[in-house]
Amino acid sequence: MDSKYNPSAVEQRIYNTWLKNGYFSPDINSEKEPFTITMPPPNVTGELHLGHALEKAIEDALIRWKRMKGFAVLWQPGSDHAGIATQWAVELQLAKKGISRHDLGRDKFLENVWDHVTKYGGIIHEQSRRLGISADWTRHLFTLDEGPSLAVRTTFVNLYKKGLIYRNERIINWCPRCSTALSDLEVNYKDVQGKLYYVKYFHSNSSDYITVATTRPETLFGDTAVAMNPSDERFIDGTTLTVPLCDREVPLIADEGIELEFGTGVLKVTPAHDVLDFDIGQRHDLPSLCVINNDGTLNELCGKYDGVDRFDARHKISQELEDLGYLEKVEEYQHSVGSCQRCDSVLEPLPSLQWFVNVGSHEQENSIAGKAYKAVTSGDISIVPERFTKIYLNWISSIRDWCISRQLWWGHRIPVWYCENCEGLTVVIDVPDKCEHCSSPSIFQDEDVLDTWFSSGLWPHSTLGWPNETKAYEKFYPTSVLETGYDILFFWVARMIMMGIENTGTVPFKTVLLHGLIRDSSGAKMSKTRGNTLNPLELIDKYGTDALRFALTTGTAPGNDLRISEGKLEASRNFTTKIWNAARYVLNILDKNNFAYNGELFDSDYKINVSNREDFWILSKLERLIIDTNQSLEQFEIGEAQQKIYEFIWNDYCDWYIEMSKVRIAKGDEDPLKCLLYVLATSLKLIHPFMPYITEEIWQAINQRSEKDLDSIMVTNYPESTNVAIPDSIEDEISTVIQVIKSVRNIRSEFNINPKHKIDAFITSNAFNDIFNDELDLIKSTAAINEIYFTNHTNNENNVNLVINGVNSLQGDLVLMSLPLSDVVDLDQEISRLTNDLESCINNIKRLDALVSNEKFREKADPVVVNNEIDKLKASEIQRDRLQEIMSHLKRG
RNA sequence: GGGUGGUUAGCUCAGCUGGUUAGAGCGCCUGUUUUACACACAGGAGGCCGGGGGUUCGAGUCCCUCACUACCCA
Repeated sequence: MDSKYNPSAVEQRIYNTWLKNGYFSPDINSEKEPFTITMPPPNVTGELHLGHALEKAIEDALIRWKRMKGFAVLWQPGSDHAGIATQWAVELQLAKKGISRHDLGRDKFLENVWDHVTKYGGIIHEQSRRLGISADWTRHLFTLDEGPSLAVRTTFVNLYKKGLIYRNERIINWCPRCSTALSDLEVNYKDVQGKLYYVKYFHSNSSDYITVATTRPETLFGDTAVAMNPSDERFIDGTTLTVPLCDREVPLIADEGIELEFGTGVLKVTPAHDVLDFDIGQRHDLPSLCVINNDGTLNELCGKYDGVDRFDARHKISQELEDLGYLEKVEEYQHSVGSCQRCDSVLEPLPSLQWFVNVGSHEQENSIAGKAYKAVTSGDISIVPERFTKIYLNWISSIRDWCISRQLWWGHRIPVWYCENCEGLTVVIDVPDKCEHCSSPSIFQDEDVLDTWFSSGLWPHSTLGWPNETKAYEKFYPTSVLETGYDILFFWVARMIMMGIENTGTVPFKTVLLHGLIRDSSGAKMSKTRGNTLNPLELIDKYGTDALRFALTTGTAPGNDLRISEGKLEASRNFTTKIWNAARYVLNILDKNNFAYNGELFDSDYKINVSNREDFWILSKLERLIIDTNQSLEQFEIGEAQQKIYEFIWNDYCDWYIEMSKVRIAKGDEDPLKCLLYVLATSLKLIHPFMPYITEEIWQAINQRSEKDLDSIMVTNYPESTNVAIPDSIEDEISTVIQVIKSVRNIRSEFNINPKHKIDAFITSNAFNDIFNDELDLIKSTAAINEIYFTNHTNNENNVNLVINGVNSLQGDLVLMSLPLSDVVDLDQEISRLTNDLESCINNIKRLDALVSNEKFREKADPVVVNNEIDKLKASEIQRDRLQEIMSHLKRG
């Protein structure tokens, strides 16, 4: 093995081997239980960012774990056409040449988009491969591919025939820049500092007036009423008022929706330009006058303001109102304004003819929303972390019909044909040649395309072949886990649940696993405009893929945001180096001893046979690690699983077991060799789902030495509890030995003893003497001790004396230790040191005594806890007695 | 306005159903080139677990309340 692990030299080679061997594709015909994850399809022309890296690291960990556990695993990748984003990117390019999409026409423009997609498409997936992820690339699909497109058309036609898709005029969110309708979700609301204009509306037949407060005076040309709350004392039924600047007479009406406290308590009603006003208009049968064009300018109903931009017009109209004495006052006013998520333009609520999905209400059992609601409340789908369940249910219960038409060209064109000769609509899956109703050949297709999320909503079943009955669909649907960021819970996850159930009758997945957002080291969101983004590919070059993946997913809890810093990446890189060096040492020492690599050592059901306490100890720790890791992973606690493996490998295996084995090997004992290798191999398997490359590279180094071909680590079995019989007392025994070693090291450091200078030690302990005798060489070598004598020497005034309270003091027998350090210690100093020890011991006794002598504690607490505390008290009391005894000897001496 | 998180060591965060004297990484201090590893080893310092109240034998953990902070929805 090379002396340094060089990720860039091995990653590509390993990935190609995996690909070549087809390890990423499941056997559809196998009897194995399926495990499926649908990969969130990234924007086809996007680039890989850390959010993707996080998502893929989590999913690949689950995928590799389940694959090693023997499931038929499918990780289904794909790409999304990303309607607005992609179209806009191409429009921007064209705009640089001074061309608009309308100049080109639909067909020519779409050619341009396809060129763009062919050129830049799929970059993310190319980049993703560097993350080492084991998705089944042979099944990759694009939302505009034939299969998914058929699923989209089929769904539209089915829903239309069921009466769940309809076309209607409604107030929608219109983006004047993008020239399209947006769904409620594509709107960002921001608090902006605006103005509240107080405008006088005079009575038609008198000089009295009512003052109306409005943030948008430019819409007054579209006013068709003035409204008050019915309980308002100023309300007189039958009053008519004159709209300033346009001499229109409108009625004063009473409506419950008007807030008495807001502004003047009087609202001008503009049904065509406000959602609330639209509702009032419906209730009172008011006419709706649209006074703003799609490009955000005022129209011919606004007289001399015809063609003026809405914001210019606001300024000019308020000026004119003031000049003519209609403006009472203007106040500063902070309010929330909707803007386009994509281009940030202020949106214009406009009445428009659009297609909607009738999702119904969550209270209706058979509505789309109702079924999506029940899927989660019934537990068919569970959301991790659980708190998002409430957020999901809240959203579903306030959902409104979903506007699915977009005035774009890039996307799935709505499968509706209008007839020039009759009113009938032809809604069919395949392109028709005549009207379904009058058979006229003069038909034309709806100009619009569907919301991108409409097709992504079908993704878990459309990628598996639906509406066709395929083997893949049969085997892998419903999928197992849907893993994604919590920011698209509504956009995407909720829609998949709704559409999945509607189309297939079953939930699309059983578990929704949500991860958080990645922030920079100061907690700010990463964004290109902020310039604080980290490029995953550069990080891979610098630290290696495994380190990046580990840094992103360790020590984090599901759904929590996480900060990423160079420090964290360095720590992870250091861990990969640690693993590498440990493996290098182990293989090297095995080579030196001509160790015969026996193939069965790596079998999943291999039962290792050991007899030494130290070997038992590391196997016992390993056994617990295996159980804990699997348990954490079952609960999707992958951060916790990794943390435990990290601690085991670094602290237990490297810091202690390898060091222990060196002592024995130096004596010619070959027993630890097998155990070193077994624990290394098992640890590699345990951490492989998180660090796929380095584990494979080391595995292949083992494979070279093995008589049997071990294949790839990714197709080995994930470690399970082995049931090797390990004596119960082992961990306590070694813990006590470790404590003795640590105590000596502590004293050596405290008294600045040169590391090379070996000292003697006196140790006594009835219960542990045999154990110390067994571990004599270990203690001597790791604590730099020359000779150990099993006699009590604690009454020697030239010594440093210790009373060590071992982990398991059931026998009440503590370890007495005495280190002859006459050069550096004097009697007064030793007495004061022991006094400190005694003091903390006595404090501990006080605390324990209070607890144990509490009757209620003895009655109510778990007996195991009570006994534990009693034992600790006893041990501390003996420790106190011994310390006092030593001190009295020293003082007398 | 409604909702959901967060507030634990100097920094970034774990801490699952309440039960040792609250943990990790980084940083800091001291020592060490001990033949796997200085991206390391050994030792150490550092915390009224945001404030207040409550439940309990026992609270970082459960309940109430306040403060600050982030996000989501309207």
